[in-house]
Amino acid sequence: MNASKYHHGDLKRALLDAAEELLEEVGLQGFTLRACARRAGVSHAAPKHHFGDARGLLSAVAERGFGRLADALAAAIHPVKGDLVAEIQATCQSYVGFAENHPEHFRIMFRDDLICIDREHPPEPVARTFMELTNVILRQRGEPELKFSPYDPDRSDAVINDIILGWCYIHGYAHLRLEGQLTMIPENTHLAQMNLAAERLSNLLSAGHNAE
Amino acid sequence: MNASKYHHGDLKRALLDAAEELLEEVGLQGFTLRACARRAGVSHAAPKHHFGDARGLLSAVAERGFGRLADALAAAIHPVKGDLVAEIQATCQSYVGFAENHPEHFRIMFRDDLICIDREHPPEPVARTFMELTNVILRQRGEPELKFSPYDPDRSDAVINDIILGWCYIHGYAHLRLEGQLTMIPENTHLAQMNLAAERLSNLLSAGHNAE
DNA sequence: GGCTTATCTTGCCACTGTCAAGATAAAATT
DNA sequence: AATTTTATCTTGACAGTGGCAAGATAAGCC
Repeated sequence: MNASKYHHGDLKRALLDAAEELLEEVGLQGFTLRACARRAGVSHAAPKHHFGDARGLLSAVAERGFGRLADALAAAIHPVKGDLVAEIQATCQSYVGFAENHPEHFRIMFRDDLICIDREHPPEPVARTFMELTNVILRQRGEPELKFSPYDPDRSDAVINDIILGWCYIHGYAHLRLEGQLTMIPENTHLAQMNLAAERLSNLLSAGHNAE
Repeated sequence: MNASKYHHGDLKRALLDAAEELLEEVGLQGFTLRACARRAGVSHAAPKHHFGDARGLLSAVAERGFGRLADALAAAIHPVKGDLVAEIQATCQSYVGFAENHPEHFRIMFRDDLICIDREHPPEPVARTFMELTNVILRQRGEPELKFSPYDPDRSDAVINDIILGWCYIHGYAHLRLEGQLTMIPENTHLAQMNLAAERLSNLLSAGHNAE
């Protein structure tokens, strides 16, 4: 709490907070280890003990981002659970909205050259994000959803193909839009277009499965 | 030609070549303006006159990348033109293959925070890339393809929705795969999965249009 | 108390992007 | 052909960076 203390007490969290603030204010370009340290009120070499190097700090930032994305997805899907079309639309809006509201965060999360994520044993927030996305697809197929561990090696090819179609479309939309490539979409029709595409996607994924 | 000349003669091209070589060898992290200048055999401030700053050089690199992507797409699509499913599959393979073979190039091309592209009047390579992608979709719909200028403000919402579905899926697949996120796909089934998804996409896009 | 360990600081190094000023050569003008 | 103008490249400097090594401080533990 006290800034005069030699030992900060919660420097790791303070550095992460500072990093996120900096990313929002000046972007990834202006983001530096030293600026993070300054903002947290410590010396320029203080981050080393907690994060090793810049890659370590950014990896931790990315992990936080995945946690927030997973939260946003869960919150958006929950109110419409059961309505297959609305679920995909909510997932799209949430995912794309996250990229729009936290562009720098989103960029870092998908920068394999910048950060370091253990793919064998992914951090909990990463696994949770993927679980939310997978469960949306599973419900489209009328299959029981997962409670944990979305990385099931025995998943059938058909399920994987549905996951690919769903996630890749959503991510592609979010990424291309974030990087300014979807200029052919008039801004006032953007939401309608996204919802329409989501509906078509839902129809494709649920075809033949929800014959109840 | 002669390294002893004060005036290089073709420094702009030489710097771009050096930049691409550096990106391949050391990646975006190790890439610096000064390293480019060293490799081109000129002083550290020489790039300024041709590209202004680092952003200018990277933008030129990205433009080159779009040119190569457009070439690759055209070359991949041409042999199978007319076969709707094969066209989408070839487009996928070409796009994803480009990201795999030129990862750093691909990353820079879709970094709106790093480069600077005039969206009102896109450079020829950018427009050409988008034209190749748009034409694939138009042929799926049984509509005449474009010869130039894919940025048509009078395009109908239905066409735009098809473009979105197609391009976003393809780009999402390429990007997520490049950034190591598609770990649920066993590597030996990757191509089959991509082709299957492409076939399903083709069926969706061409439904009701190719009733010949 | 004394010892160990975790945490943070200080000082340093090579390196970076950018700028300003100057040097050189090519092109344009007369 | 001589001179002026312009384009191109070099040199030198500056503040800022990441990372390392060594030291300072404090907390925990016996």
